Amino acid sequence: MFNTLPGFREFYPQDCAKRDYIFAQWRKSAHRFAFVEFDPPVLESLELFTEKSGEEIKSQLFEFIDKGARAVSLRPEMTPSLARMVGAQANSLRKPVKWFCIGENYRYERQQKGRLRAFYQFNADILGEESLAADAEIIALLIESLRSFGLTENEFKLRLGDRDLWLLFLQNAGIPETHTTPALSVVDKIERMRPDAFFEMMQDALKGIDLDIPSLIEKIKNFVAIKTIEEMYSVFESGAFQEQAKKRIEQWKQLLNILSDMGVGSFVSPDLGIVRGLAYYTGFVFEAFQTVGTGRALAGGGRYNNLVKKLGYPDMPAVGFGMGDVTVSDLLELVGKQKSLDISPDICAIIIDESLRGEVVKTIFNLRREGINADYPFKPMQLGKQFKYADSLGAKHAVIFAPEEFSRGNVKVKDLKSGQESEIKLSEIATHIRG
RNA sequence: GUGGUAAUAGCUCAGUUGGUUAGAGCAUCGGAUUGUGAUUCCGAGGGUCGCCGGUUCAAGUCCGGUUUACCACCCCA
Repeated sequence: MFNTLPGFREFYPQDCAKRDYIFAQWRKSAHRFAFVEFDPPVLESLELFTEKSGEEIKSQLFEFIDKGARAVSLRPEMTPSLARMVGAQANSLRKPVKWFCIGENYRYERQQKGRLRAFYQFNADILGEESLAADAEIIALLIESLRSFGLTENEFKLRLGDRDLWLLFLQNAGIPETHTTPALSVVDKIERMRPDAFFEMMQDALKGIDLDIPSLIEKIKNFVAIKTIEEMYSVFESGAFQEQAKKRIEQWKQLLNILSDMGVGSFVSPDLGIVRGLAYYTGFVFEAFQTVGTGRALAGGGRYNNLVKKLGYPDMPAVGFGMGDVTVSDLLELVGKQKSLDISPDICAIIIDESLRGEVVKTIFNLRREGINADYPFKPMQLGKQFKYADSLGAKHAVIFAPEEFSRGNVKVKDLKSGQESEIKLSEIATHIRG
């Protein structure tokens, strides 16, 4: 006997129906926003991923040497492949590029609930557009796709942060550029660590700076806690970066205005505690959290204006997000909003007399060719059994083939939900069902 | 990669201080009802008790190892 490999999932039909419901909503939302779908290969050259994230990433990759002696890896994320595909045609693509992708990603990690070695992710990105309209469009798509599952402000929130403002703050405080990335990566972790660890780790990140570290850390702590535009202004009341900061905060106001015009403002809260751990983010960054249960992160993203160029392609501003299927599905289950894609047949035939079997098969196949989802029993069965079978399929109608009605060229069609039954012409089954 | 807990039928689980042939519900299949299901009743099949070894007259139960899952770290693109 064989088992699945650790962290890999297999989908029985019922699980598939749940998963495909999620995919269908994602796809629908993306199409509403006029994003087009792309799909890169599952297996890529190892270098594509180490180029973006460094050699250390290898320990978390499904990587190996293939039979042609190539160092390859299953994709842990979509962004490098996206950058390559867009980059390769950068000059001929209409801007802005609005692309999305739904695909399985692989990470060689010890799994936990909600974190497997194989997981699907919905990614959406806008490339070639610097304006705030692109940031707003991406944030709104993230929110609207969660809303399409019936989720509301009671169940999730989006926290909006800003690495640009952080950089101005850190520079204003006298922290040299070499120390900003380590400092931000400590800020990113603050909510995941024990309260007393922050001082220690930040001290470590700021090592070698000739400043009053304890008071600096105190200032950083206060900055992390900022949740309003007013507080942002008050931090930059003086200092060399005052003017730049003011400009940036004006952009905050604009972005929030656009989001409120889009009708998603109630989901968004400014929160400078959100910085995202990755060094390549360059501007607004955001994370969506469920506000029920464990408060887990559902999706995250932000602006990454330098990444495409870093990977060796033309300079292109970009903003995007990723959302996993496992966390979304767990949340839907938790709040009782999980659904399945409806794939149940429209009709199932009921054969009262076996002499009609040939006619039944003919009719069923005509209906299938007309776009009706139809099934029929393969062998003689008692009538009660046939109805049970039709019911267990979830068929919406039973089409009853009986000698008496059939001699008039008719069948009975029974609505299995209401129990209502009517006799109709053989040729009118499809129209009757489409109702 | 580190530590803790667990593993019994397809699924959810029971199984006493170690003691005859390991149980239930759901699901599946068959029948009661030869022109009507979702909501009836009866019956059947299905288990190397994760795997390997040890202790014992005797192991689902105790001990060691191993694999897998869950939880907490690490990490989180």
